[in-house]
This record gives sequence, C-alpha cells and structure tokens, in this order.
Amino acid sequence: MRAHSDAPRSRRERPAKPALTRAGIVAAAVEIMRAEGLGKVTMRRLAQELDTGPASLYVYVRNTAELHAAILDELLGTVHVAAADGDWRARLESVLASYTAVLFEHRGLATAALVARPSGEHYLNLVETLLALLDEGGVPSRQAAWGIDLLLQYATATAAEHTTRDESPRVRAQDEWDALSGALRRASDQTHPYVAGLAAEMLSGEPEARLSWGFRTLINGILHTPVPADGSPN
Amino acid sequence: MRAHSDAPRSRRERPAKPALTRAGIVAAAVEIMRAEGLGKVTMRRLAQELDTGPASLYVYVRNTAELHAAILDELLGTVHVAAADGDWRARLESVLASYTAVLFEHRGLATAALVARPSGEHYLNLVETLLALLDEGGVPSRQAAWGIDLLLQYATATAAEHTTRDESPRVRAQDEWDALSGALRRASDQTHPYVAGLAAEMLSGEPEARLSWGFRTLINGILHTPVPADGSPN
DNA sequence: ACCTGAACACCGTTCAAGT
DNA sequence: ACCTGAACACCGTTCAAGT
Repeated sequence: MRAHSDAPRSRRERPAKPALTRAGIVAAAVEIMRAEGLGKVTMRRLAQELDTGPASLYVYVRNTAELHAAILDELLGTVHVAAADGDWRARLESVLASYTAVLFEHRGLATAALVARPSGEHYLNLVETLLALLDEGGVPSRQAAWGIDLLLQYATATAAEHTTRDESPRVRAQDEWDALSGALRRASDQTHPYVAGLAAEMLSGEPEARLSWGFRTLINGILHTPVPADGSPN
Repeated sequence: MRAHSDAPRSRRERPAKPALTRAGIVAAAVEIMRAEGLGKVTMRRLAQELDTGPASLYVYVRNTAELHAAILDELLGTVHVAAADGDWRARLESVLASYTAVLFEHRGLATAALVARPSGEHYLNLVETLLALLDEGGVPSRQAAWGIDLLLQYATATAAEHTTRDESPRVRAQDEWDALSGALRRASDQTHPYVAGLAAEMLSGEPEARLSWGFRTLINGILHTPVPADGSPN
C-alpha cells in the first residue's frame, strides 16, 4: 500500500501507464512467463498487459524470437555461478546443475534457448565461471573452449526434452515415455537383440542420476579428446 | 500422363479423392514438409491438401505434436544405418553423421524431435546399430545403454541449434551468431579474463569439425565413465 | 464410425495514419 | 521519433450435426 507520492494529483491514483521501454517490456514478459508459462508470452498478450497494441512492441523488439532470447538473458542472472566447495569437478557439476534447474523451472524456454542462444552479461558470467573451473582441472584451453558448448548444450537439451509443448501437462510426457518404453520392451530379440537385451538398462536411472552421469561423461570426454590442429577462426 | 485406367468412367478423370488413412495423412505431411518446410505442415494446410476440413484429421492424429513425431519416424528410414567400413569408431561416427544430416536437411524437425521423441521401427533400427557398434568397441553395456541417449541427443540438439525458427533464412542465424561472437569478443579481460582470452578459440572450427569432435568426445566419455551401481528401472 | 461446417479463441506482423 | 488502429493472413482444436 503506497502511503503518498510526489506524482501530480491531476493524474488518477491508479498507476499511470508507464512509458514503453525495452527493459519494461522484457520485465513484463518475464512476469507473464512466471505466472502463466512461456506459451502465454505472445506479442498480443504482452501488449494487452502493457495497455497498448501489439504493433507498439515492434519499436523495441524485433520479433518473438528476440523477445524470448531477452527473457532468457534475464533468467540467467539467477544461475548460481559461485558454487560452494568441493573439487573442481563437483563445483563444475553444481554450476551446470543450477543452470539446468533454471531451465527446468521455466519449461519451454529451453527449447527457445537452443535456437536463440543468449549472449548477454549473465551468459558471459556463466561461461567465464565454467572456463575457470575447467582450467583449474587442468583441461587444455582449446578443449575447454569447445567443451563449454557441449556442456551447456547438453543441459539445455535435457531441459528441452522434458518440456512438453508449452503447457499440456503430465499426460503427453507420460504418453511419449510409454510409447518409447513400450517400443523398447517389445523389441524382438531376433531382429533387435541389443535393444531387447538392454531395454531395462536404457530405461533405468533417476533423471538426476542420468543428468549427473551425463555431465561427468562430458567432462571426461573433454579431458581426453584433443581439438584438431587447424581450428581456423570463422 | 496416364494412358487409361480401370476406374469407372462415371468418375471425372482427375484423381478421385482418396479415403483418409493415417498413412495417407502422414505421407501428405511429409510431402508438404519436403516442398515447403515443417512450418507449413499445419492441420489446416494439410487438410486443404487432402481436400477436407481440419477437423477430419483429428480422427487419425491426436494433435500436431503427434503428427510431427510421425513425420520424424518416417524420415528416420533414410538414415544410413549400415555404415561402410573402418573401425567401430569411424562407423559409429558415420551413422551418427547420417542421422544428423537427415535432421539438418529438414530443419525444424530436430526441435520437434527433442520434445516428441520417436519410437518407431526406424528408430529401433538406429538404436540397435549404435548399441552393436559400442559393443564392438568394448564399451560396457550399461554405459552403452545410457550413452545412446547422449549421442542421439547431441546430434539432435546440434541440428536444432542450426534451425532458425521455421524458415526465416540466413539472416537471423547470422544475427544471432554476430550477437554471440560480438559479446565474446567484447568481453573485458578485467571482468572476464577467460572469455577474453579464449574468444577466438570458442568461435573457431568448421561446423563439421566441431560435430566430429563432439562425437569423439562423447564416445571417449562414455568409454571412461561407469554408470552408478543402483540404476533401478523405472 | 467416420466425416465435416462452422465456430471459438487465439496468433505474428505490417502499414498507413496520427501525435 | 514514437505510437497505434486496423487489417492481413493465418493458427489449433472442439463440437454439434450430418452420412
């Protein structure tokens, strides 16, 4: 409850329509996303929230893709970049897990992140942290430079995988998993001996265990795989 | 030009409207996708192509997501699963490259593939091949079972990354790359020393070289990272 | 059972016209 | 320069009614 304000009394008490700014637009977009999911963050809905028409937004935002990228940049600010303690591997895993958690929380944004990669300050901080940790672990710098992409892409794709299109809740995710698990289990050991033999293994493991194994696998791979000599910048 | 046909003359010469079937619907969807991109494969457009109303499609297809998954199953049939020669690593890479190429060719389908994972016969064949190759390389079976996901997800995500939303051509992809590369190059070596120092390395390498390095990195990681003991099936 | 017209409830984006 | 009403050209999905 606002006590009083210096705003001219000639205005009505309800908050005056604020001037449009890029920051204000992105902030409103984040708010809608938190409240109702990314699927509701449309130009029209956003314009309505800002008490204007959709056309007005195009002064500040090139298109919907750019809007989604801006939302993501904003969210990356909440990634826990200063991981607690433990050796470099543990801290690296922890930062990556935090990044993954942010994307999991806002399902749908991960899919956007794969296509429209962020490039803001928060993203830079994240990359800086990851490079520092890899250096601490003695990972050769060129492998670290290429490896960053692999690690972030894995986290992003994993979050995206668990995103059932926009909202449609548990149902479809379950459907698809059943379809896959059914197909694997039904595989004939005549035509698909490996699949038949390993179906249970392929479907085993808690998501957290698999995510963690994935990170460790990538880190080991990065550690053991030299980047080819060439590498001309492009 | 058809010479003559056994069709009753009472019908007009133009092909009689064929009965709707799931297979026919999927086939028409694939055709539209090949000709105009996945973005044009909409229920309404598809119905128009089949000379009916969109509501009719819902008798055979639950929703748009299921339609996209069906298209993908179809396409997976063109993956070169029987790789030429070379050691198991080379053949493994070649199968994965073929899978990636299919998704690259039909940009946008990769994004769909991350969310709606395929589970058809073609997918099973691909998984069988990959498991056989990993076994040939002496990869412990549990690591292979979990590793498959990593390899296919990497290929899928990489294709998805290069997919600029639907169609909007080179322009935006270039935009985003410039944004990222600009941000990396502009990074201050005071606040982001690692990023500043490694910007060139991070942006280096041809896409093919990076894809190949990614596959090798994953394979090495899978080879070196044991799956935790537990692994209860769920 | 299968099919469909019509409607409901939306979209992104552009552009000429206003201030 | 910034903002906007209105339009253009679409969407997915449902449902009552027909055959």
